[in-house]
Amino acid sequence: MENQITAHEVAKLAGVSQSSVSRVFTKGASVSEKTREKVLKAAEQLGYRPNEYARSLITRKSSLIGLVMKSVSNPFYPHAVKKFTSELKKLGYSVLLIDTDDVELQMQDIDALLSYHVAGVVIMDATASFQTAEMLRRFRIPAVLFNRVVPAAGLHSVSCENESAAREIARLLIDRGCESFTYVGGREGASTHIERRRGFTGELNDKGFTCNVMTGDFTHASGYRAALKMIETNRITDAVFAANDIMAYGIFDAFRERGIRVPEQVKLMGFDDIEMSSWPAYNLSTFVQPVDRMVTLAIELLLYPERSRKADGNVHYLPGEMKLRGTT
Amino acid sequence: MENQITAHEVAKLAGVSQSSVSRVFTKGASVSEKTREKVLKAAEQLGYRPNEYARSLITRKSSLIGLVMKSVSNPFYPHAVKKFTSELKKLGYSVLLIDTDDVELQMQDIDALLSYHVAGVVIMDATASFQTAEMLRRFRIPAVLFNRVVPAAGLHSVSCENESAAREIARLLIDRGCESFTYVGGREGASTHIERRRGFTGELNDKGFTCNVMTGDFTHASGYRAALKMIETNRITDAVFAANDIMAYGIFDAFRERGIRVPEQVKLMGFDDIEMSSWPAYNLSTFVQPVDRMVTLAIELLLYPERSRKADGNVHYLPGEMKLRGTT
DNA sequence: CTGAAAGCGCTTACAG
DNA sequence: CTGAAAGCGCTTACAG
Repeated sequence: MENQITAHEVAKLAGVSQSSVSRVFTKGASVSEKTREKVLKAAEQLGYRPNEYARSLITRKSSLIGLVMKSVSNPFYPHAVKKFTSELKKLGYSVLLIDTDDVELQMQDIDALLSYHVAGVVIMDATASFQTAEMLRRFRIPAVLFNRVVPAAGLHSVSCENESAAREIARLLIDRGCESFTYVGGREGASTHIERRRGFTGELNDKGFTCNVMTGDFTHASGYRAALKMIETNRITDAVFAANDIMAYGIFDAFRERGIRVPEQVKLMGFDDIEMSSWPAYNLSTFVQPVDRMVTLAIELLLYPERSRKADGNVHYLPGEMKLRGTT
Repeated sequence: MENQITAHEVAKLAGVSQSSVSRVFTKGASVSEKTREKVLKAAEQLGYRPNEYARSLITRKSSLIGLVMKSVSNPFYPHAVKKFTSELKKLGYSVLLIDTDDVELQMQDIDALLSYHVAGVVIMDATASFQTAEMLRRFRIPAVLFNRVVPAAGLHSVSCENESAAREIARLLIDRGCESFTYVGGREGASTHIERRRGFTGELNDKGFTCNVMTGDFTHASGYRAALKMIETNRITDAVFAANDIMAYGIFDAFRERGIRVPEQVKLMGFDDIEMSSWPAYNLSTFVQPVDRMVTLAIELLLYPERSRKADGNVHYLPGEMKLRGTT
């Protein structure tokens, strides 16, 4: 940073004022074609790039968006992050990544977001949501929740249509002739889990069926444990719906080990459609989250909130679709 | 950013000069205990945070580290990223994430790195390495390669001891009684692939064996295809070593579909030890990369290069260990 | 230890 | 369209 090329040096080489150099690099400013050419040539020659710190300081605008992630073990999130970074780049933003489990560092993470006065924050981590949301609001930094709903936060939030998706799944399993059902949920308090459970059990009840509800935490291990418990307590149902694909793999693995055949004895559905679900080891029937559209909408809500006043409340649900493979 | 609290306002409330406020927030500066208290109290009350843009501008030092990632489909990388972000946070740095496939955006990515004049860059993407490395050198931005070696780049680089690891794997398979061998490699040009192949085939040759070398690209699909080809061309060997875990899963899946039993008929080894390898569906024997130590060393090389002059050349190899599960 | 002042590299009214 | 100048919010010699 010591020997950085400044607009001044470009100006000197191009034989114009520093203001003119600046105008060439600020869109919307008017410069004559001749000046532009001279400046561009000099800039190219020197390898000039406007200093983003000076720019953000004077314009009082940040070109940084904070991405708060936590659960790296579910590929769903890294995949969404990739989509976020490339879409945001197209709009001229860079991404400040916040990605820690460490509770002690959480405060530091928020500090970073505030010190850079980021233009917006995408929160993909339910646990961070509440405290972080409070701070962001206090400092008037726009934020949006991704794949999470926290009603109290008063934030825009983008999710898949979890409830109707789960209803669709219930209907499919009924159509397949299933008569007894288990739902294996995710972490208590996670909105995705709550909505999926509500939809699944709701539809089953509407059709006159009951549902055995079990608790997991979105990990493979918790799915595995749930399945073992079904076996040990002799409550193996015709169908099992897991709140995400990863738990479904755990369930499948346990069944396979114990000789329970999927889909012949038990039909199994996951949720997310992450890459592995198409691998032959699982070949899992699941529900495809519309990740790309979720990302696009999240960005729109974050950066152009005025465009989206029409939504009822702040929660935006996007439709996905079932993807049936070998487990149903 | 319009209504940001500045040091001036804190100074006014605390009844001191703006310089004193600044001193309280710059470590190493001397302030009386009394002043510090007054300032801290006023700052707390107003929710003051030093503006990082102004700070970076005047100190000519960036607190940002660029993380260049590409392959999000291998969980190995997201996992390393998480470790990087938390370790860097402890040192007072934030992470600028660069994570795109889009070639058109690549130039923009580099621009971002340069505009923020980041304190350093970690490159985890082989294809970006060369062009990016050139630019970074030109602008004197320190960079380090992670899990990649690009000799020409003249950069520090941190990897697992791929070659000796592969030799160890060869010896294990020989000990298990295998007499014919296949290596399924990764993308041509990837140093990890090259080193692992060299070690594996080298050790086999030393012991009087040959090795069938096949080509993949680190994806599940390429492993799957390779295995099918082995079957179709009738070249099923006693042992198969895949350059990463994900390809090993693909190989396993193809074998399983075609009724070839692992490990009875074929012994299978992967590399990385990502989370899924411990799941029952694969229960894969593999080689554990020392990710945490690799990250720590990469950061040290990036930020304190003077401490590490002793290394021969710029390439740093760290030892890992075999993890034997059900496929050997 | 403390305050007044210079200056980091930009953008943007303001005159011309 | 263009240049001189002010100012964004800081840090840091420089005096005192």
